[in-house]
Amino acid sequence: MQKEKVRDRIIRVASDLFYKQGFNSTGINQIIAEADIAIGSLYNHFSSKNELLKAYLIKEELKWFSGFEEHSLKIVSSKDKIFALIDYRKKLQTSSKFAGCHFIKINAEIGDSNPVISDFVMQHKEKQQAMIKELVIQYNAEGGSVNTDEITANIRLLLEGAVVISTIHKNTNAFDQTKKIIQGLLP
Amino acid sequence: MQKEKVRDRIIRVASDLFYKQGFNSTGINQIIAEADIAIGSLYNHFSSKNELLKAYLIKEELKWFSGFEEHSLKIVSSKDKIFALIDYRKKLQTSSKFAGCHFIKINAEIGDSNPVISDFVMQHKEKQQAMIKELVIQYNAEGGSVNTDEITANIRLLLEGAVVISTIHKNTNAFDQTKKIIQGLLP
DNA sequence: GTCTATATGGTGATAGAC
DNA sequence: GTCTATCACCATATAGAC
Repeated sequence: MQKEKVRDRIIRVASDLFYKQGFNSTGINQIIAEADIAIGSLYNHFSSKNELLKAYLIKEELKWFSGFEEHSLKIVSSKDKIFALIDYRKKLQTSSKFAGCHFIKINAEIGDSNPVISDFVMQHKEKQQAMIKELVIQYNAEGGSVNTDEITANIRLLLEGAVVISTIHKNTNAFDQTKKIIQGLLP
Repeated sequence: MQKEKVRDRIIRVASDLFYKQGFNSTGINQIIAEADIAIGSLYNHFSSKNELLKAYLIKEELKWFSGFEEHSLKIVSSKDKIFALIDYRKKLQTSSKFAGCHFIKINAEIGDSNPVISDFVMQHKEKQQAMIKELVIQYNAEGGSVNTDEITANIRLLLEGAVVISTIHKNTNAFDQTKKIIQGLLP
């Protein structure tokens, strides 16, 4: 096994802290302590804490999409893939002890103080929407007959609602409920 | 007009900053500067920044419920009241320039570091749910025949999803979409 | 009750030796 | 590229005069 590079270790440690404690509550000192490096090394790899935040979000986005790809590898029908997406987000919630969506979290934390990051979050959610749209298009190609844009938007709406509610109540009821509703939307 | 009490001014200024900038990004110094008081006065009224946070959330909860009451005063039918609730949250979003839900925001910011606040948020959302349930019960009493708990949960799910999505994308599309779906749920 | 002054520790970031 | 030492600043909170 290859040794983990310093840069990767920094991102890994920082990501974990940003997600669990929040970005503003995580200090540079804590990151270098847990990554077991000197502060000079950190600033050699990242010019500011904000650059580290960007690296964190880029990595989480990659993880999100590759994670879903892996999760839905063996599934062929588009309808099953849509349900796999609900299961995927449910799994992300349980495995993180209901810590919530990385992107919604950072968006809530920065408010309107960091437009570059807000834009990144918006674009990330648009990528998710585009992915869902692909699935709905495939669903229609396989014999379904739903309004693509409308059903795409509805699935997104329900999914985001389920993630937020499950984060607050620390249970998965909202996902099961979402499945039921989407069952009704995809005849 | 009576003069605003110092305590009220502190809460008003802090609330605005907590909501717009985030709790962790708002310092005591900024609060006392904008409230135009000395730091000693602040700590005479609130023993810690966390007490100030509690006062903020309690005030926002009161405002939320009284705001909806006022918004839906003249409406009689339960179905119209449910749609008024969607409009109410849409209005809150537009008037705050899509700053999001106070309670989801603070929950995202504190993570699992402050269970008292997390609990408050959970209880607040349960109060909202109870209010929606009353409306659905009334809907059935007025001739509807829907599963009370299921429809209540669905309305909540859609509403929270709409708020989150509208916060990220800074538009109200998700609310109009939510209305359409709820139209279908309430025959 | 409100004020000023201060305590104590942490923040992000930089300089320069090795 | 990694290290130590240090910067200037800001955080929350307290003490005590008025």
